[in-house]
Amino acid sequence: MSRRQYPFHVIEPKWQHRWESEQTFRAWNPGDAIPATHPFGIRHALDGQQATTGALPPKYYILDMFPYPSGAGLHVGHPEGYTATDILARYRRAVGRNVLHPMGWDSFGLPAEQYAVKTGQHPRKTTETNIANFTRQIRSLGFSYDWSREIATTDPEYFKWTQWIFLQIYNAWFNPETNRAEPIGTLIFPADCDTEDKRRAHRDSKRLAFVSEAPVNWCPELGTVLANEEVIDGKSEVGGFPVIRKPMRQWMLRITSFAERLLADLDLLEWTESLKEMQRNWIGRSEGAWVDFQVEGSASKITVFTTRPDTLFGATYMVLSPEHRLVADISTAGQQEAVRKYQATAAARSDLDRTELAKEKTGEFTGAYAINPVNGARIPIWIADYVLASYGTGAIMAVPAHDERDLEFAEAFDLPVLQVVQPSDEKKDWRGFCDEGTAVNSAGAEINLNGLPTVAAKKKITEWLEAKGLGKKTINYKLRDWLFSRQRYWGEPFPIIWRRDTSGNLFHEALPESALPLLPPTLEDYKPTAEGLPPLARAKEWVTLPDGAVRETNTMPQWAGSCWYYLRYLDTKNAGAFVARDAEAYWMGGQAGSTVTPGVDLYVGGTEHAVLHLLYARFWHKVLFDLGHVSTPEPFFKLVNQGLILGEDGVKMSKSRGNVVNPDDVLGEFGADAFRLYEMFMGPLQEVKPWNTRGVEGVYRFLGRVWRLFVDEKSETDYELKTAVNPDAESGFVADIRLDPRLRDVPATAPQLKALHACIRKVTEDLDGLRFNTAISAMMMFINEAMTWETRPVIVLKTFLQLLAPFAPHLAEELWEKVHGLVGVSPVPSLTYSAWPVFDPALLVEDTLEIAVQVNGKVRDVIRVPAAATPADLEAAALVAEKARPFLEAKTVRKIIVVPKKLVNIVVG
RNA sequence: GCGGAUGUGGCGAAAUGGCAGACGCAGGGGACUUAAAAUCCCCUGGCCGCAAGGCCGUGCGGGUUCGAGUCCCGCCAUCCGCACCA
Repeated sequence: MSRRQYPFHVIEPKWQHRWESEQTFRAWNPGDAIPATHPFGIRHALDGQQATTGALPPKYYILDMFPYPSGAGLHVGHPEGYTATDILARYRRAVGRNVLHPMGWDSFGLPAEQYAVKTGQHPRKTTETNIANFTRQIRSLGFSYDWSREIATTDPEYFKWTQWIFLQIYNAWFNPETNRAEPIGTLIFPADCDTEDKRRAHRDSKRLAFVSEAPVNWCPELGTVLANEEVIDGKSEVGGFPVIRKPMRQWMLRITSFAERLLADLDLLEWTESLKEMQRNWIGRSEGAWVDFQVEGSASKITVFTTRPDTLFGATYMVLSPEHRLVADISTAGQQEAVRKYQATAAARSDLDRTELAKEKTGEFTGAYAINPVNGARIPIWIADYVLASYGTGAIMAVPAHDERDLEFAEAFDLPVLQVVQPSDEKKDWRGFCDEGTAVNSAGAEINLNGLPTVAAKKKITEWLEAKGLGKKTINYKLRDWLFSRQRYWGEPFPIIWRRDTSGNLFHEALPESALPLLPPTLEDYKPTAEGLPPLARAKEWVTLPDGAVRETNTMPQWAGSCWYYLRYLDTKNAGAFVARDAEAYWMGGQAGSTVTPGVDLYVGGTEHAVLHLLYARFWHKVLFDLGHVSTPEPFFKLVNQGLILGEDGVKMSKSRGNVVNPDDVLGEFGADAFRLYEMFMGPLQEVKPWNTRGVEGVYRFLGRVWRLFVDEKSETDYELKTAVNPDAESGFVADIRLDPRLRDVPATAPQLKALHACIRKVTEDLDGLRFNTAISAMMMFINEAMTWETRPVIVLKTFLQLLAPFAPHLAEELWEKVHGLVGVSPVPSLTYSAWPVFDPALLVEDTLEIAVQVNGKVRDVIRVPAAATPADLEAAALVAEKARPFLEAKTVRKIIVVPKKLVNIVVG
């Protein structure tokens, strides 16, 4: 396709500059002085005034997941979500909302740091270069972001507040009584906390940010620990390097305390069911009981978690995870050696070995026995790595008859299998039956479950255990506390220092707010130290404070900055608070008694963040909510995941496959409007769909048709001749292109109005339902019809431009300007803030209708009837319908179904 | 294995239980042109038929209904999560 359909290369930069210089998309906060000339002010009668919360129109907060500015530049997947949100942002402005639509950069991250390790170039430099490139690319698409609110998580003025929020978390504890985070000052100390050191230790053990010595996922290649979520099949999510378990001192955030609320509050949200389900699975709630087993001949008790306390009589052995703290204590002298050996083997096995390859169960007998509390049975205690240290209590009671894994293990080591549940289906084998049934063989001296269905048996045994002090009903979660420290350079330093107490033990202390932002030191070398300390430890002068305290040298993970960026957008320039209260209340609050949505109205991004980012951000938000800093319990009210865009070959785009489409190339050839339109026309936003360059040409041709519907062919030919001679003055010549003489300021005919209003209706309804593809096809149909009109009334075409504007804003603006020039309206009213057209149902009413005539459900004819025809009229008309009649001959009419305005079905037999 | 989603022309797709395939791509034919590109017009699910028209057709098998792509039951396939979670 060689010839340009229309001069988008001149039009697009022109309007992008205009929007920028006029600050068209600036979103106004309560308290802002709105300039007299700003079209938002003019539309809402706020021009030249100071906006107040009450005077501003209802807010609409529409948010994109901000990108990590990688060196590779923008991918065609990025603009998919961005285009969708931009279209909706423009639509909502036209409808009359005060729209907040911001963009920023999730700019901390590993690639810039790895580049620094290799080249010595400061990550800030790399980051700035990449941001500049992303900015250029995103701006060239003509998105209506309020760029005055641009943020970068690497900006000290931003991460000052990331560190500040960390301190809020650090200075809070979770009160199980109130089920909320509370300031650490409300913590009540136990009586034995009689010294300052003891009180400090107690306090530090309760903080929402705490230090743990637990085994962590250490990735030697990356030189850092990773959160469980960042390890996939025993390899790092980033780079795919091996990960090993290693005990280290780490910062953790107590997200598990919020598990129940993170689960329950999903019900408040308009997210897709699949997304909610992913979060639910991740949180992994399961109801069950803790049961204590006494170790024979020892003071030790082993507590297990089970979801099937009703099978307690079937427990024929117990298993501890190899890392369980009691293993060494209870192992008998004869078994010590073997147990130690097994522990060493298990520790050396990666997570990958433990899961995928672990078809065969392994384990070792400790030599010890436990007493089953229900019947006093003596059962052996084993260790095995099929029991995970990190789930439940790290120990299980094994009921091989009714648990697949226990059965495998019992068969491998020849342990007894005892039936205690009878399947209701008699033919079913009870061995390995894990579903609900009826309790059997479950009677002891004090308790008898026999004959009870599983649910009742669970209830009875749990109550009995609780009464005897042997167990407790409980809820367990798969979710673990969040490992929050990384051994990296390019992240937020912790605002924490370490000192020694009177007995020489290290303890941590928060820096005062006045010390924020705490900047990372300048380094020559960004590698971890030879001893495996984080890179920050290299900066000796930075680490050691004059009074002898030392700084924390870990940094925060990349998730930290993205946990709250949507709040900073509300008030980016605020130097005194992370967000001002009135700004937060206006943009996030669901104002009482109104229909305004609480939180972000619509959040669009990829599924890759379905669990981690969204769970972490919800967690931070809840802490901030509990502490009174934000006004809603949830941050993102409605959330949509855009589907992946595949390469032309139908597989995921990747450099190695060579099927990556670069947005810059598409823009150069077809322009931003065509690119935007194509991304929306491909199919439903949420679906996975392949790229097709021919498809871009299709929507590009459509935009060409729109252009030719308006402009005079001859003046465009003149324009092309002039630019061929003098290309430097091209942009000036665009103004000389005249409109088609068929465009006239005359009243519209009825069919013209009907075409227009059908289009208004379809586009409006589809925008409300995020059905961009069908909205575009409605506009195509309108244009196809309008091309046939001898006279093109300005009023009709002008209204059409308003519908087109959210999708193809540059072209719409250019034609809007020309059309107003034609009818002599000056100054040209702002297209962005012109009121969205409203369709008139009266104009869509038909005089006659096409009615399908069915015989036995098959369409045999289509008849035209007056719209006012009654069901009886329809029936009569259908019975004489010419093409249907042969199918009625020699048959008895048994029944006639009339669907008004649609069809008549004659049932014969 | 568990959970979620999706299966419609050659392709991307569209259809409040009511004329399946709108719109676009690709393909075919025509107009314009010295010619090509661009543009404009027409055709285009499969099979049978000169035609009129008929039959079949929304992954597969059942069911509900006057009527099912759509609702119900049971399968199959693909994609995406999670996965020894007791």
